[in-house]
Amino acid sequence: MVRQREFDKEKALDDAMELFWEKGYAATSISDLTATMGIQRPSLYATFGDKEKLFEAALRKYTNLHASLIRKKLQNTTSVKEAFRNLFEEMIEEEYKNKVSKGCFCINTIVELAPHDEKFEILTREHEMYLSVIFQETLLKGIKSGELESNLDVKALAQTLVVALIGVTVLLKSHPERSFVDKSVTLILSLIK
Amino acid sequence: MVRQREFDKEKALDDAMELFWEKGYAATSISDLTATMGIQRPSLYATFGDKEKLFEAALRKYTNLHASLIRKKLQNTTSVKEAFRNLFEEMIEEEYKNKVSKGCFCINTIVELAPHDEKFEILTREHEMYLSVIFQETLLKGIKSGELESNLDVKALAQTLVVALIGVTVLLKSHPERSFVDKSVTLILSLIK
DNA sequence: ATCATTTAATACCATTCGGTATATTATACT
DNA sequence: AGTATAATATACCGAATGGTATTAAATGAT
Repeated sequence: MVRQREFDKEKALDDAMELFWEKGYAATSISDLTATMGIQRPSLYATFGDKEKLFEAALRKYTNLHASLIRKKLQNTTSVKEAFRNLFEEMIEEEYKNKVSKGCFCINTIVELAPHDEKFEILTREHEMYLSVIFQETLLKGIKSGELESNLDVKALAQTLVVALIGVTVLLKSHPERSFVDKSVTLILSLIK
Repeated sequence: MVRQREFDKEKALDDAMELFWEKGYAATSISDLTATMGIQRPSLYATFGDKEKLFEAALRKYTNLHASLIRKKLQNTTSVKEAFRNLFEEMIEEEYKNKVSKGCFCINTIVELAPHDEKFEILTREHEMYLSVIFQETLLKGIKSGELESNLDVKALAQTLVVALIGVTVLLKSHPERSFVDKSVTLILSLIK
């Protein structure tokens, strides 16, 4: 090996992630990518393969970051109910703050690519399943601590929270009245007893 | 007027709707459209304007059909609870039946276009709001008939059902285990008391 | 200092993109 | 029957697409 790479591979991948996240797969061109990543076109192909490979790498990076972020937010407090409430509220707050709402990269990919590419169907499904496992663990902790009722159907509730999270994330992209989503989140969270 | 159009405009629009619904806006090319619609390229532009206009017309047609379909399904029974259960279950059944799951054209558009085009943000938002109104009316009927508790927060519940419908529709595109979505739908529907 | 090697940069490739100009064909009205 | 009109069909447009071949530049090892 002789000449060393001038750009930071992880930083470039981060930039690609942000762009795919915002614009989706089809609407993002290689020129868009190289401009955002600050690298030359042949460097992109040499480093990441092709457009689809780069997208997959970006999505994998996202799901890892996203899962650990969710996990962290759910650990960060003593009350499980409050933890879930904070999780939803922070997401809502975040989405109303930014001018263009990117939503969730994984959800965007479910909608755009999962039905047409089994690779992404599997990748995105496994992420959602993983989220429901994190939710289950959190709920179990709440039962053990005595905060939640012991006869709670933890699995069903965790899966419902995933469905609700997806629903809210998508709906937020159409910028509904704040009260709309607030009310439904409150009602959903009332299932955590 | 002299020579008459050889193709059926509504039929062509239907075909365009199906294609945009399945593939999204960016991934659908004019050539795809003319092939599916069975018309020539200049006929498409003469009749529908351009790609975006055609997409908008297709989406408007979809939202109208979708709203009346939902309305019809919710009217079709005596029990409101059962009506909602049927609504969700039929959608799930439908999605597992087809090889490629198209989901909901409106939801697909929220994810792909709403954040980047205010026209579609408004159009899709209004459709979701309209669905929640249909849900509200249905719930109110249930209260009047004595089936549902009179102290039910109809608005919040209707909005929650919209969120859940969106969540389930999106999640189905990743083909999760059937029990996953069944369980969460059951739990969501338990909110209708 | 030279040389092999890997990077970066420019330029280019065929193909496809959305959108039209042009020419041809078919019909309702005079 | 002839003509005006509008729909068809073919061919084409410049621009942008994803992807590379080629050249120039930079660095570690000898």
